[in-house]
Amino acid sequence: MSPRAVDDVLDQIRAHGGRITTARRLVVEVLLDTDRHLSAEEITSLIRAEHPEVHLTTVYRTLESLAEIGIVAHTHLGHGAAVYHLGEIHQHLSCDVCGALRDVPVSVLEELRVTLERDHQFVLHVGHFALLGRCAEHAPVPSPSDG
Amino acid sequence: MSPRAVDDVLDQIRAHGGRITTARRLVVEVLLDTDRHLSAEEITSLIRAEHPEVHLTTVYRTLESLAEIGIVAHTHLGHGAAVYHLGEIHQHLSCDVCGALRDVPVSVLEELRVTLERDHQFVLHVGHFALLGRCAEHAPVPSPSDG
DNA sequence: TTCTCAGCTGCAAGGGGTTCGCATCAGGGA
DNA sequence: TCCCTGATGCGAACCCCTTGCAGCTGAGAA
Repeated sequence: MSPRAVDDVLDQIRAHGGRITTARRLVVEVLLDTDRHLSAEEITSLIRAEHPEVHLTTVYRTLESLAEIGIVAHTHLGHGAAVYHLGEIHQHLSCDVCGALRDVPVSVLEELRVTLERDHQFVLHVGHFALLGRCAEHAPVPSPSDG
Repeated sequence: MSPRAVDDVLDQIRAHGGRITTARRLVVEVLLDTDRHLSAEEITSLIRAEHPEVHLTTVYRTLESLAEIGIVAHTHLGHGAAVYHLGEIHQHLSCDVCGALRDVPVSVLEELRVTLERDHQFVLHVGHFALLGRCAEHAPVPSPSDG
């Protein structure tokens, strides 16, 4: 990741009255350095390779702080640990066979969002949950009559 | 619930080679007797009021058996325990303020399902996850300019 | 009706994910 | 540099769920 991006995030923490600590810097660096979605445990493991003193609890608390100021978001898959990511909110597709996680733009939910709000007075939190199903590789084979 | 409905479910268990036990009958009765969605813990509590010998483990195993033969389904809310319910698959809306769970027909997801399958080769498992957001009571107040 | 045995149960323990309590440490403004 | 308060490390607890195992029991066979 670029040092610039790290500093941008750290500036935001500072602007919200938070302190810049080694652990926080490391969490931000790990999140900026990956294009995957990581669980708290994975983030901790990556940090511990170089800084074994950083504790899982601290990572959770850092992620919570970052979430409060809107820098990271987390997504609950159907099962197992939540995954955390930085940046643009997007929608997740989770395959319940292989566990693959795929991102799609939130625009795929736009019609649903409008429908739920109009017909059911329900304001959808786009991006906060995963859509469960089967990825292309593990999709049930469509019957020939499906055309 | 009607005794008839209970017997129908028990017949299905029997038809799949399962045995009818007190615990299983009780789980089915509780599920038929509520219009809510219950966690395994809640189901167990309700049963234990009359039958304190029934164990949470047994309820989990019974629910698993019922799920295998397609009689019950469970849904993962964003947080906390999964909830179980009988009957028609439907989609759940979960309010992350008050926790209220509301059912809507799966048809609300039809457009999304088609879009994901066509554009992203992803087969959505309708009804297996909750849509998270805010119910009418806890929705953010729309700005006056929204009309 | 009794026998038989596999399926089911109760109970205890374990495991993954997350939070809490608390003494200590350290960032950063005064 | 001092000091205060927020952040940390660590252990323990908590919640949700699963597993292992010995004993019980439903229900088909005899």
